[in-house]
Amino acid sequence: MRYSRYFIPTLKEIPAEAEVISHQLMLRAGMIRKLAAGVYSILPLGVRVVRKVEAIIRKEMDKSGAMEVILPSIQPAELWKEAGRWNFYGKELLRISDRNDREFCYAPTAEEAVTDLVRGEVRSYKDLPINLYQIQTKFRDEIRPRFGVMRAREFSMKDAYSFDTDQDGIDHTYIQMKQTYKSIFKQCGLKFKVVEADTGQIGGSSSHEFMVLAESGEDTIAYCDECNFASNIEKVSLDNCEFAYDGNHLPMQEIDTPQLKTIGEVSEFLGVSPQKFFKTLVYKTDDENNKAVVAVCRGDHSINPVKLANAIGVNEVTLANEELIESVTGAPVGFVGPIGLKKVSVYGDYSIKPILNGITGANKKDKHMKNVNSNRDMTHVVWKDIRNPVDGDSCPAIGVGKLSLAKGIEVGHIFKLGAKYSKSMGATFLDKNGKEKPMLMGCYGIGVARTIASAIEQSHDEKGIVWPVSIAPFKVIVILLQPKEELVVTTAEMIYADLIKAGHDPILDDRDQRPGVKFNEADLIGFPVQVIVGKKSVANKKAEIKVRKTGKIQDVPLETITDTIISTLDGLG
RNA sequence: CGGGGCGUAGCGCAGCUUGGUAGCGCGCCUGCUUUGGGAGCAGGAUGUCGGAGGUUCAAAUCCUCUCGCCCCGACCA
Repeated sequence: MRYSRYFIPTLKEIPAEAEVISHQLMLRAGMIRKLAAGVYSILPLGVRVVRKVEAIIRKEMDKSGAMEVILPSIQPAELWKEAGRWNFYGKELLRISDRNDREFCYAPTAEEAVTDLVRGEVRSYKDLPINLYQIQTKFRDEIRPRFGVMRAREFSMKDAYSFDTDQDGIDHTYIQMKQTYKSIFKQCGLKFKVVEADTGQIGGSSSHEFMVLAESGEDTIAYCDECNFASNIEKVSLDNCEFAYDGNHLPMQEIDTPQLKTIGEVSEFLGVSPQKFFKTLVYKTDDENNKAVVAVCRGDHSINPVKLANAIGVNEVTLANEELIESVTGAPVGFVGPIGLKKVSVYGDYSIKPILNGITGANKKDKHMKNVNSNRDMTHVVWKDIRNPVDGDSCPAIGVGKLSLAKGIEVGHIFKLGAKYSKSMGATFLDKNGKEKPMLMGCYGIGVARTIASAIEQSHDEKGIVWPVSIAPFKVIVILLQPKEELVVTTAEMIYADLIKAGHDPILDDRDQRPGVKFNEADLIGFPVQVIVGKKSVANKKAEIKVRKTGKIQDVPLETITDTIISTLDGLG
């Protein structure tokens, strides 16, 4: 490919809309452009990276025995109603109607479509197991798209759906997919962790997320420094604790805390550390009455809403507004405490049990309570594990290590669905004994663009992207420095042609541009290997090979240049 | 949806408070010079000032409505 005829609109300045580094660099390197909120065009350079990631995915999926299909991206409402998700999915599901006012949606995922396909064609255990995947555009009308392609509304996802006859079968498929995913992300050059995850809205019994570690990640994961335990924070079970029976339980006492609403303020005012506080929050649940609940954790901890929802047995909880807080506790925000709350259920995190003579809101304006003891004063509390883990919590796996927290980008997610969809949609088969059974399903997703963005998040420097070789748009750029010097031109053309002959796919920067422009753009786009052909080195029958990642440049005689380029590439993996 | 902010040339921004000629940098076009890390000089093109109403002799600027976008929260590949 000749740069002069390739479409790469680079930007020198950072577009104002881009917050995270991958978004900035993808815009600047001319890979993507925005069409609407969360909707992006992918330009030629971006497409090349997409194709490389897709090729890795296809190779590994095919190797696992999965088969590629293409399911419709526009799907009829009836199918979604049958599975019970038409109403459940809410506003995230983009609904459209055709000219006859028939309802359709732009599919955010394809469990319904694939289950419909399989139930129509598969009748016997002899036809199972089967694993079907596609790489298809999805649409989720996200509440807040952000971070460029990292959380777009329209996005390409590889989604796979497996159908097995029994538990052993699905367990096996699940493990195989986990291995396949590890292999895919490894080949994409990513540093990632496989973590246990909540099954959330999709449902099912078991679930793992593939998290690329990156500061800009929207998820927090906890991992152990001693064993290989790693988990989404909402899935980390934390130890129960003992009440503080020892020690002198002082009489509970109301104290004045005028205008002091936050734990920080009260803590400073009283000279007592936040660890001695009972932090009390009011949540609204999504059950039919929108019933309110109260959750209590330690002052220096935070409540995890997913854990809380699971503990209560509802789908989700949201923080209550001031009105609801006042109606439940009789006090304004900032003075809420668990003592004396009769009308609502109060859930207490285990970690507050040992607090001796602690402090909490008095449910009266400008008042707090001191000398509060959970075993004496909170007999109405239901004890649960509802807080977020913090650095240094003990690992729940074997119990020796300590947990650390890290930010991650979820690039893949696998679920054991079981019979959830096959039951509701009648995807059954006849087993060896002629008995009808629901197929056991699993589903497995990979965000393609998100994988690319996370590679950039993980691998860049102040000059630009540093592509992992496996997914670089071009592995090699031949930079022709003086397009008017004949010897330079013929040399660069020769290297370029030799690389093609050797089965490579280089790009030749033959533009009439100043060297600085070429160097800077090559670094911005991040070609792993740059071959610099300039008149100074050509005069000595040499050219330079620069490795983007290290910045190291070596002078190489022209007679061995192609071999050296290839071995340099091999050395980079 | 709640809270905050922004829409002025392709991109980044100034101008708006206090109404009166639409500006700067980058990019783009032409010419000359330059040519190993985003060149210099000279010349040039480009704007329904997001849109619609209103106030006014006069609106980018003031008022009302509206659309779009970004950031913070709940969701997810």
